[in-house]
Amino acid sequence: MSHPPGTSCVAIVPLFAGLSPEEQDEVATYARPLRRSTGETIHRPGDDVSHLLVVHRGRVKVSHLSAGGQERLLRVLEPGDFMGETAFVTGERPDDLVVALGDVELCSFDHRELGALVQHYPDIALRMLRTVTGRLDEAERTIADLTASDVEGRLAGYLIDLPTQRRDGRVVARLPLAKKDIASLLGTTPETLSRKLAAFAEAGLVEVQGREVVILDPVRLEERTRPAP
Amino acid sequence: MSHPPGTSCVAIVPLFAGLSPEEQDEVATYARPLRRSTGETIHRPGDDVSHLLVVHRGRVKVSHLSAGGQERLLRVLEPGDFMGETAFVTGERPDDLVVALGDVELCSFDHRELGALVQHYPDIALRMLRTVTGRLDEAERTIADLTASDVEGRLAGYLIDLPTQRRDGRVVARLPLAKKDIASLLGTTPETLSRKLAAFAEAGLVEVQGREVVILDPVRLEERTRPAP
DNA sequence: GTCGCCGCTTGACGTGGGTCAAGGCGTGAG
DNA sequence: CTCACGCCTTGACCCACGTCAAGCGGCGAC
Repeated sequence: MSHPPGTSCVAIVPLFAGLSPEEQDEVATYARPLRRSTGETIHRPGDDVSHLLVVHRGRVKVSHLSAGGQERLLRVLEPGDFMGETAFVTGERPDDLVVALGDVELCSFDHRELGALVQHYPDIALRMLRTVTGRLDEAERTIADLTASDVEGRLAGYLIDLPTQRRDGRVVARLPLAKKDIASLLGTTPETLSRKLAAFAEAGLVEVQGREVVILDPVRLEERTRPAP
Repeated sequence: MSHPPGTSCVAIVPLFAGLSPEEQDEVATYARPLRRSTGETIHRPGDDVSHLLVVHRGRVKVSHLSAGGQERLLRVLEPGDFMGETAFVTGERPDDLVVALGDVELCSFDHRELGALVQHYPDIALRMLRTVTGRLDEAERTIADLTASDVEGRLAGYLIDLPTQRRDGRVVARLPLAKKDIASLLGTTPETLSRKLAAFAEAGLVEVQGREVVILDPVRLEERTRPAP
């Protein structure tokens, strides 16, 4: 009742996409807004969680802290994505670090209330299952990649999968993250990433200027994806 | 009606544990048995799948084939575990290789029929969500481990997590897989695994004889889990 | 404005572990 | 029984990449 129609988290979230507008309104009743600004941490390992968080505006990054204290970026959540499902579904405490990438608005759902909602609208569980399954597949591909390809291969794949746009007849992609974060995502270090990008540029595959990457030779880039036969 | 009571897949499977015995009987109606013997492949990348498979007896290994054609072991399924949920939930084709580790019995559920079941008993979806979420967490921990720890660290962790039993006052674990498979699971090669095990033995941490591993020094083994500070 | 911090790059170096190759051992087939 | 094949181990080699260190440019704080 207090949420302006159309701007609530609920409307845009795939999780609730199966519900009728009236049902969505009901769900919206349970949503509590949450706001964080650039660099603020939203969740820190060990915090116990009693809420499922849905990203409404902005992006957040989810990393895993390993025993050594170093950070490994796992994934970036965009509007419509959720997190904290582990705590909701099993009782487990997730040991992830979640940080706002920019100014962010989130919606928070209390576990108890969400539980009731799921009971009432089983479709929510199915949609949750769908996205978690997708994440699992992606994670398992990452695992395979980490042992099968070298850094060049993974970087090549990453660049190819980036959304691009044409400008003056050139195909240009914009890096969605700081290079150090991309390094972490690819399981390497900023130093190595820097070198590999330089090597690609040297070889005439790409052209890098800040966060803009011009894809010069998609074919040879694609070739680097697979190991030499 | 044709399944001997108590021996059907359905009874032992967590997926259906929330149902009443009568409901389980109904579910059992849809199950089709499937039998494979040692080394036979149950699913090969690219096969399209219209069934969810539940392991009833024996074990199967699930690997991911990378572009280079090499095999990376992802997980081992034991009785009660299921696979093929990706195809069921999203329409995607899983590119996994599934091979019987010994003689295996499986139960197969057609997607269409299973879909109807899930509609009728939403609890099934919730349980599926629960196990997929667990797998995701595990996969993400593996990802973090692959970049944070070295092979020794991962091996140490693997050995520690192994179920053990006491014999003559010694703590002994039995490797549940061929060493080459363990190597794949840990993201390394049989050669390196062999060397690392030898190194642990050398250091007096373990004693290896075939598939039996005597854990001599759990404390120092545990220490190797974390990187040197 | 100036300072300091942070992200990025480049260089030099050391090494973990992958690869190739060879030999031993156990097991199942014939 | 013998053979052959697959698993495991050990040795030698070498290269990709992580680490340490230094220098640079941009940006926000003050």
